Amino acid sequence: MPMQDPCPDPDADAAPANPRTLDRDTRRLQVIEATIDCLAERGFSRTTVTDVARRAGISHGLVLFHFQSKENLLAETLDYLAAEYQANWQEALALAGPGPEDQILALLRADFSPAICTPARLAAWCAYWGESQSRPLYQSRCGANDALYNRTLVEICRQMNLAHGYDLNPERTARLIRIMTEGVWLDLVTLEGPYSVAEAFETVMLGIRALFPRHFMTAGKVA
Amino acid sequence: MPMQDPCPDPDADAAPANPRTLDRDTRRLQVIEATIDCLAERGFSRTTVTDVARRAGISHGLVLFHFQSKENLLAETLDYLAAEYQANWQEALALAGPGPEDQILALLRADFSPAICTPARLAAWCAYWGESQSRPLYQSRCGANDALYNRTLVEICRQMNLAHGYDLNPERTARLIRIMTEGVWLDLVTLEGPYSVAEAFETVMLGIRALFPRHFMTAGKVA
DNA sequence: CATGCGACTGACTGAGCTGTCAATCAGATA
DNA sequence: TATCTGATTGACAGCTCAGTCAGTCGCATG
Repeated sequence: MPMQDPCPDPDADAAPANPRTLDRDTRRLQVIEATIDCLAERGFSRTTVTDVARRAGISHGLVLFHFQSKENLLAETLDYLAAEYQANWQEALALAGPGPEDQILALLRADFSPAICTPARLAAWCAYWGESQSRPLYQSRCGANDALYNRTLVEICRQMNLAHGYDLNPERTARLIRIMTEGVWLDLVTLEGPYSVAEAFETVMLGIRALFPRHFMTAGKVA
Repeated sequence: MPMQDPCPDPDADAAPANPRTLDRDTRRLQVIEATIDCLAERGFSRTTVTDVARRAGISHGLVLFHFQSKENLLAETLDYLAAEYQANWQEALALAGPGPEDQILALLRADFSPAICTPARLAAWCAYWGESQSRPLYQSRCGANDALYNRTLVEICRQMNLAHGYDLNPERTARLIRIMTEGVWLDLVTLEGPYSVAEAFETVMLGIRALFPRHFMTAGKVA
């Protein structure tokens, strides 16, 4: 979403580069996006404040002026990613039909939507996962959101049982659905010759159709 | 396997600490195990050569004496993990029954066996995944082994179709099985209150039973 | 005993990184 | 124009870490 010219000057369209000074929130957003790109490209251990600053076209002092410390920059970037992810699936859920099968499909489509399922974003998530064990801070921030997603999904699976006569353990089924998505995401980042997002979505749909054999047969491609 | 007293002295059993000098291979193995523990505990970006050395009870100069560079130490540790993983599933496959359903179960059990599915090892894998995008070295080393595992699994899925009348896309099914395992592994590392390995195994088995509804109904717990 | 060899140590170096800070700059306001 | 505020820079301090190296130690062998 961000990153485009923040001061729409009708005359100077050929010079969209950074104005020397920018308002606080715009700059912060720009730095966070630069951080995501750095994490994706160089990994966690090689991302430096200077890298992020260079990518944002500003001095490294300014990054620390806005975020106080590297630690805090990384934490706020994680918060940004988590909030973006959560807003995305919650909006998709709100727009979905009333049946639990509609809601499952909406959640899955949301996970593979172009706004979320971007190489840079997947790789950034992966970078955080790789560090999470050693940093309770991140673990707890991610954990809270995961827990909400999970509770929602468990409830939907319960509804699938009630409404359509399935007999699946809701907790385990919800966990399976969630880890299928996480698994293909990891695959997309890790694999040498990664397959397409559409193929990743179809792989998860294979599992969904196997779990609920009387539904999802006509569920089309990813949004 | 490693880590125990390398010089079995019948008298001095109360002082199992490091002898001052150790033969090359024993010392290297000890350092690699220390590296795995460090990666698991502190993450990739915070693991230093001095950390590894301290954990192994030697000077950091000796670590570099045996491994030349930190880069190489991490690469060799990854090789060690990959070889261990591969040996584990290949041995399990060799001991499995002739039917493709036996082989799938053997592979899954191998992935959750106590030798492989250790908190430290899972976390170490996760640390490498988080860095992999930025390091073609690791990507290619992991990729080669993943490819072999995948080819094997695709063939087994093909056999399930032929022998038992299923009609599943073998590539996609194999990928789904693989990413289910990776997904629960990631979950075990990432989650705040992780569930048991047995529950992780059962979660994957739920997916397997859904894929192959006429098999695996009596498949018991993890080995 | 002497000699040689390989394992091992720890002080040192140089590079790179985070965080600080005084000075500068741009734009709004009076 | 003068002033004020907040964004921005870049030099600098302090520290951590990877890698080097001269020298020590323990053991085997002649």
